Amino acid sequence: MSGKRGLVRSGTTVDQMVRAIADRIVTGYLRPGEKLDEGSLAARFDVSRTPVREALGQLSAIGLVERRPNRGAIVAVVTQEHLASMFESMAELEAICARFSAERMTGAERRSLEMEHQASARMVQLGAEEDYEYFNTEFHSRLYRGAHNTHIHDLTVATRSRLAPFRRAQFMLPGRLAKSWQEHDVIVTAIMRGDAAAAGKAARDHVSIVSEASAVFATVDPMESRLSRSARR
Amino acid sequence: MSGKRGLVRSGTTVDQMVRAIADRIVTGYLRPGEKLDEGSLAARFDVSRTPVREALGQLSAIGLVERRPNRGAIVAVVTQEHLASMFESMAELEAICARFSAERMTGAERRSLEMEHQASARMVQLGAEEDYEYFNTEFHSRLYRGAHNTHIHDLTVATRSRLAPFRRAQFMLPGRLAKSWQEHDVIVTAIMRGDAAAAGKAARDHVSIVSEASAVFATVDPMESRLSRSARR
DNA sequence: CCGCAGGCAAGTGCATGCACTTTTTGCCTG
DNA sequence: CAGGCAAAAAGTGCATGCACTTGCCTGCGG
Repeated sequence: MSGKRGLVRSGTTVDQMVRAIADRIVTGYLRPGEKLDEGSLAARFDVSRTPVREALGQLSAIGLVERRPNRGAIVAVVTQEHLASMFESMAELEAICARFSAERMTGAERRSLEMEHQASARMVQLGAEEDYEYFNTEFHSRLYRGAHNTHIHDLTVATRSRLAPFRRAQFMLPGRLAKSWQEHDVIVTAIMRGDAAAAGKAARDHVSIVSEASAVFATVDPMESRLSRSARR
Repeated sequence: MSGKRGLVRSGTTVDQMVRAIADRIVTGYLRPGEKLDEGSLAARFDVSRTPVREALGQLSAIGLVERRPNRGAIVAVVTQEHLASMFESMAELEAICARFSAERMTGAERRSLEMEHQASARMVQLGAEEDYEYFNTEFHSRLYRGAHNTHIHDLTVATRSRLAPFRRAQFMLPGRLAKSWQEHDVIVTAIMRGDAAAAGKAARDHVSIVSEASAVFATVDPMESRLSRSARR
């Protein structure tokens, strides 16, 4: 494309590309195995192939896409086995965060965790799945931050985002909302009384249950999600 | 540069660059804060700036280098705090691997772990630090693999390599070799009798000790010698 | 002497071009 | 009509070029 690129030159075209593509993968808009054509992406975002290539390189470095030399890039395909390993890791990572949170959260952190958690009960009553999902994300983020360990935080967030496409539909299962809240409650209670072991165990169990809830979709999801999502509603 | 690039066109110039640069960082040949000039690197490896840029992008994606838009890249500087968080994470990750190993290692894996461990006793007697360090790496890799969880394996290996520059001198401390062996022994024993909790604890303790042993070097190593020489005075 | 505006060199960011590799197409043969 | 194969098309990999940005340097005013 000739001439200026629309608007402000933010200086980080590549970063924008990384985020844009990652977002599409994480939200399931781009599906595992889907081909990522440099030329098309470049055209789609109105940039040259160079930043697209760099973005794909970075995404492949963090495992979101797979690159076959001379044969293009595809959205990373996760095998059933690898998916299971990620869920299991997630359970362990969350357990660590919860343990550390129980030991290290500041007074302010504890208070706001508890407050938000109590507030979320309302969403459960109303069956506000969308709102609860948003809260849920925030709740877990609080645990990750509360661990006061940036590296664990980063690993956990990264793992979580890789799992995002497979967790999407978890709250669709009947009664899952209320169950999730109760599980959170166990975690919060343990943290509030500084019981690291209990908090860790509760967090691990919580994720394990999500994992099982998601397993159903996992087998179907990769290929279907887009269709069913846009079809529904 | 004109003409062919000397050798075989392996099809993955960027990958080679990533490995080459990562290796220099991990081995400490390039030091934290050091500037990574695209032009110089390109000249040094006799390629154009494009693959160098891609490599730097990927390295920044995995956290080994830091990129400031329009201001070049530097080898990632790890703060004392972040370093501590990585060591702590490492301890937790190793604990997980050890726990899982205790539960899941196959008979063959257990046998060869034990055998190699026993063989390493000889290196301790001889004070063969270099050999022992090599064995040590292999020993830990066995634990990571023995966990039979690819994601945890990857996280652990990645974290380990980021810590590599700060662990270098650990076996220089007097008596560290023998102590390391004894700690390994506790881990191996726990694994052999399938005691996951004990294996986890032993592994965590082991890493914690390494962490303390390394802390001494960590404080001095990163910024000082090379940079300060040219900066001040 | 300090400060600082403006210009200059170095270096980054992206577009484009060309060589090469893989995939597809269309024709020919058995 | 399937199989094979060569040539075209499509797509990737890297080099090069140019527009910018940054940081330094210089020289002028305070």
